Amino acid sequence: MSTISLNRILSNVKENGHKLTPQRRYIIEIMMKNNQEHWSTEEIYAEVKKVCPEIGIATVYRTVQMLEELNLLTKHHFSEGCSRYEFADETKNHNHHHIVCTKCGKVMEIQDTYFDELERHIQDDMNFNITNHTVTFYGICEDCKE
Amino acid sequence: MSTISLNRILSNVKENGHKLTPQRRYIIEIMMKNNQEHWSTEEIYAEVKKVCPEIGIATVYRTVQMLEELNLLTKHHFSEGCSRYEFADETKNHNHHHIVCTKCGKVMEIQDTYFDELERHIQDDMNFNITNHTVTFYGICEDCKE
DNA sequence: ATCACTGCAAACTATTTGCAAAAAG
DNA sequence: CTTTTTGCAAATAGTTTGCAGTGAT
Repeated sequence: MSTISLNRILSNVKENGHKLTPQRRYIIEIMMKNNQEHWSTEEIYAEVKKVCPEIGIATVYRTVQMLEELNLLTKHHFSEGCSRYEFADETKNHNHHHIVCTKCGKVMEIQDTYFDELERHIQDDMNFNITNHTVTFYGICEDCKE
Repeated sequence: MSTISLNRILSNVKENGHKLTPQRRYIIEIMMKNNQEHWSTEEIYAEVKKVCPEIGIATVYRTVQMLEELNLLTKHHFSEGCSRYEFADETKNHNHHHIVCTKCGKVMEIQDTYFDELERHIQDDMNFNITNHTVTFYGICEDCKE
């Protein structure tokens, strides 16, 4: 699954006329390999630097931006400071729930289709004390359709 | 309703040991009076400046931060650039849906309790082309409870 | 009169951009 | 060989902070 997805990503990048540089490979591989789901740019940078010390953070920013434009990455704005990225997985996409700790900022993921009961389950099963939630839809509004 | 809430906010600020300065009054009044629901700091600043030209943007930042700590304002991270604030209304809170145009950044609000059907309704009734959605729960995680 | 609050400017953090050198195709 | 991409450093944008003066209670 991981390998299949990796190849899918890599060929998608090439097919869209982008070059496959070592830096881009490293970024994609590390983001997919590691079990941490939601990456900040700093985290990606630090991790890639271990294996490719010459990389600059601008490259990380440009790469995630490119991947987002190809709809391969999803950008999240959970809380303060920085955006976080995760690979868009079509199996779970568009039905995508997150729980965010307002104290430590940790982001956890839930994959469920129910919703009203969901909250109770999170409280009970995950021992997560929900204080608030937001549901946000992204899209193109009436005025912006040309 | 507007007046009741305004007084509620103002006394809440005082009761918590904070002083009611003209700047704070202006910020609260303007945010409540205007029909625009989701305010960026720049927008608040520009609006207050019309009636109180000497205000500094740091005061706006400090005020919304204070109001957020009192749980009077809710902070949102809809998309790029800046946070947006709206008054926490207990009647609609915790059941709070937003639609965000990814082209112009406009934020619109929906007040509904249904959810699965909701998306279809937004598409049809509001002529808003949904491309993605996120559901985010905020709270305190297991590790952070002391 | 006291202590919180303000405005200003400087500091800080996340992100973007210009550019010359490097490298992918 | 051409055109994209890179790393660096400088620029930008949003937000925070230090500080001396101001003002609410």
